[in-house]
Amino acid sequence: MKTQVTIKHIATALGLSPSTVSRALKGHPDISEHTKATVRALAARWEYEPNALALNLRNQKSNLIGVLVPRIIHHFFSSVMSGIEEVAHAAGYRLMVCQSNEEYEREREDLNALVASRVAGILVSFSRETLEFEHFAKVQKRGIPMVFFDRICEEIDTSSVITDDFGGAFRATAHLIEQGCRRIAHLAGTSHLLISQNRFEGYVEALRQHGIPFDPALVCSCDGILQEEGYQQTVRLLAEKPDAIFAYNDIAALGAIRAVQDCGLRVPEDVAIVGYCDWMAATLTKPALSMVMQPSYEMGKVAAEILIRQITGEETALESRILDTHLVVRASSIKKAS
Amino acid sequence: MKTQVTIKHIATALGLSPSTVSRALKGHPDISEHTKATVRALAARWEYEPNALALNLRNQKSNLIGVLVPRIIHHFFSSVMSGIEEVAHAAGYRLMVCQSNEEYEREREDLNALVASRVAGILVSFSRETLEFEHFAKVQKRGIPMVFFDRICEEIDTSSVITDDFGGAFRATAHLIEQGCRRIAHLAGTSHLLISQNRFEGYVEALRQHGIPFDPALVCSCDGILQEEGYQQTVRLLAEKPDAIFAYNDIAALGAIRAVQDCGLRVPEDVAIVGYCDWMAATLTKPALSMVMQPSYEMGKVAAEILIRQITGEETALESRILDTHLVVRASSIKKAS
DNA sequence: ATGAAAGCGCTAACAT
DNA sequence: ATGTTAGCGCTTTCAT
Repeated sequence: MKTQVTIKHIATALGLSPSTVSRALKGHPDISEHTKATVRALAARWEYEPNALALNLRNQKSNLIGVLVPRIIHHFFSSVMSGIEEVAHAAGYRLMVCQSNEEYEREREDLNALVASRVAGILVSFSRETLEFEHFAKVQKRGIPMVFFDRICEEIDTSSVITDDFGGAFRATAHLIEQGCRRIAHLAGTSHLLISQNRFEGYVEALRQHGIPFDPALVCSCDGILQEEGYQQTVRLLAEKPDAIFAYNDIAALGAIRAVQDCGLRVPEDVAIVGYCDWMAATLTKPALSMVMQPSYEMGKVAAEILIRQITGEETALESRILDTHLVVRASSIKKAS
Repeated sequence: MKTQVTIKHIATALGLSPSTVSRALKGHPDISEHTKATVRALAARWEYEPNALALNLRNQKSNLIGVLVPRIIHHFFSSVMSGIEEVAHAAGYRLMVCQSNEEYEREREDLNALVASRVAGILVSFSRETLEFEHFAKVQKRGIPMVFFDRICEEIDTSSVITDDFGGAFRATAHLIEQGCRRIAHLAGTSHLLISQNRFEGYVEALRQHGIPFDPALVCSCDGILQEEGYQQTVRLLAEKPDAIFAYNDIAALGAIRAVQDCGLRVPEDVAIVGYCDWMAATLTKPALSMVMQPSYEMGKVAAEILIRQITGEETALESRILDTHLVVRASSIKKAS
């Protein structure tokens, strides 16, 4: 890297002091128009670019917002990030992005890196492996604003944005019941994640309200993140003769469709399926996948808005938002004309 | 944000000088074991976290790698980013991520922000609107290592990573010809992007080598990024009675499948389809989508490796890599048993 | 084995 | 209207 042009260089070249140059550059009223013009001209010619490092050091904070997600590659998280970037950009912040890879150790490491970089605030969706939240508590104690999204926990009190998991799961299940399904299986997520629990509970509650007994044999846990796992678990579940499957996320649902069809059964005639996602691809499967629509991009925007409000001090109390989900009914779950 | 613990605080508390604390913290051999232990103990207790801002300012560079993509939300780009993060993380770098939103102005803005943050290097896939590359040339003149991926251009000489677009398109088209198709349509991309051009040329060359006349009426440009556009264009193309469609990307291909089927035609019997992507969802469509497999995650890794080699000075010459693509044949393009 | 001093680039009191 | 000074947190010569 070549030597960068600094304010000092400009000052020396123009026979001015660094402070005058600094002021001229930002249009301070005290500086004469003539000086301003000269300084700006040279700055432009030399392609002077302010050093954010120095600026941030001086201001004791950076213009970076830290984003910590399990996996960038997951469509859900990249959608959220997209929403975050949109809002952050508009507010003059940039993103420092880390992925934990669903690993606890890496998450701690990444969190430290964000703190070391003195990010202005942090947006978090923690890893599947994370069972204790001391590292987050420490960040909070430092006074760094932090907002959890999607994956939240009860162990630590933070601002958060989630979707209405219970409600979404409830409506999905109720819908399947209305379609005449009685043996509704559930592909559940990692049990220690609150989102999985809430979705599971929404499922159970819908069964209860409709007087359908809950059968543990119809619930399978898909800890993983591979479609293959949803596929395998579905194959297993089919032994229990379900007439419907409610999957806790997109990947699992897609595995389920394939599995059902590969086993020679029809979707939705033999097994109706509803997923939980926000995915254009859901319209591409045959049959098209019914799903609880998760507003991921929206989630990113809301999370970033809350964070920025806390960074600017505009809001000091913790904020928790629950975004509405709605059920999108497509061919995969329609057994009767409504 | 509360006051952060600094080396100075620790020094004062321990009756030492800042330099001694600094050295103790990093295990300098001159420092006595006893002092090291004391310093480290207090640092740990006070949760001292080095200030990357100060460090970077001193070292004249940050540990950030800038990533500039058109849209984070696109699966292709988030896959690439995932690969980048993997390699960058292992080398001790973090990501500063910007999305241009396919806008030229925003790209310039973002590029400036990256320069201002003194990122150690930049990975770029430029926006669809970008027709001149002066802003990139300037960054290069500053001596900031830069690697272009996927979308490269001829106007400026940089390191780059692309896939073998010509070859991929050639093989896809040849495959369709081998399946007996003769009226092969092409959903092309924005014509000023080199990737689109190369894919188009691979398509044309395959036709030529097989003695099939090129028919301009069978080529449509999908400038956009919406499936809807691929859908609409396909509907139009169907008037020309094609027996196959080669789509320049995933989104367009998916739109094409839907369009063909909605028009009452069968895939692949009436119209065979091959896409260009790296997408798990391609296995979910009915029929499953044949495609030229683009190694996106791999692309991110390779691009990051090249960049880091240039950052560390291990390699000074520009490097250009062309990654192999291979054709994955699935049901959407099989007309005869092979 | 430890300390003092200077400087990375920038800005905001506080002069003048 | 402009300059001087000091300091953000850290490291690194150069002392001692």
